[in-house]
Amino acid sequence: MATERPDLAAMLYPLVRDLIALELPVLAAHNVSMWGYSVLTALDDTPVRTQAALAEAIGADKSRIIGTLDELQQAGLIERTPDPADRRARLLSITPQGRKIRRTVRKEIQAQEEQVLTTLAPADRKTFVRILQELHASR
Amino acid sequence: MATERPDLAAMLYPLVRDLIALELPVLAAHNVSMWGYSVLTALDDTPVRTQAALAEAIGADKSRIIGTLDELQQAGLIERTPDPADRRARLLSITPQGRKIRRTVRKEIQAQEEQVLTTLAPADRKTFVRILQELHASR
DNA sequence: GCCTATCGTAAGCGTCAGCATATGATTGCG
DNA sequence: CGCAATCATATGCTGACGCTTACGATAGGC
Repeated sequence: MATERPDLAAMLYPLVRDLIALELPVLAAHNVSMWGYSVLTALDDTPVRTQAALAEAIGADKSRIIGTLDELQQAGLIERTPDPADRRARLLSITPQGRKIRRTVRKEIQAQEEQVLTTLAPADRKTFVRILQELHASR
Repeated sequence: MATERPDLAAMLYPLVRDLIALELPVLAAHNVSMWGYSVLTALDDTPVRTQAALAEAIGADKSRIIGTLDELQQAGLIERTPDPADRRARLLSITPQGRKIRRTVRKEIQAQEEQVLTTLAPADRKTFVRILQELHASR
């Protein structure tokens, strides 16, 4: 029973901090904000949805996400078409260009991430990512 | 080569979010702020130091940490004594009471944390914590 | 057909973080 | 001695976030 360890959050937070610091330059290079990237990711993984649902999915505020969507739309990375079935709602979808950018950015980000894991043994590195994926999938 | 996975940050961030949500009630129950707990932890692990160094150690702003120190001092959880060798500096130390609170809080927090990990197989749970500790130690 | 709920949008609120700057006490170098 | 550096502290700025309220358009139950 190893009670003598730092809290999970105390260990994870600096890690996330580092990761974000690595991500920012990549995002900036592609003119995408963190929220923007978050939106692209969500839309690429699970296409259509309503804005409120999208906001909740990425843990953002319904009203604060609008500016982000405006930018993305103006940049041609997403489309916002009125739902013919319910004209209150806007169907959100990622454009081919948006998909392309999202995947490029992801590739670059994941390359950066390796830096953070370099101190780990290769086996541990794989295990860590695997367990993390499980944790993430089970939310 | 499993390129098809979410970014580390995308998986870690919600996790940290959840963890913090679990921590807040515990901290509130003991009248300690997040920063305060962070300070107590740092001081308990590595006793004396100067305020600027402490601030940097916990990733806080040098000036924004002062209010936290004031509160902790007033609550009798830390001591701020002028360094006799350099009267500009204040030697920071945790009091027995502060140490007691810190350890109580940590115990309760770590109990909460288990909830987040319940979806993992027991073996994975241990492995995850172990790797995380390695990552944390190698910073 | 009405009333309530939902959706996107806009605006305002208080909070908090990071950043910069200023000041007063003190130190240490030259 | 005197000057630059260091430390704790105070303060103000800016930007982000979460939360709340309001509003117009629209749907859907009754």
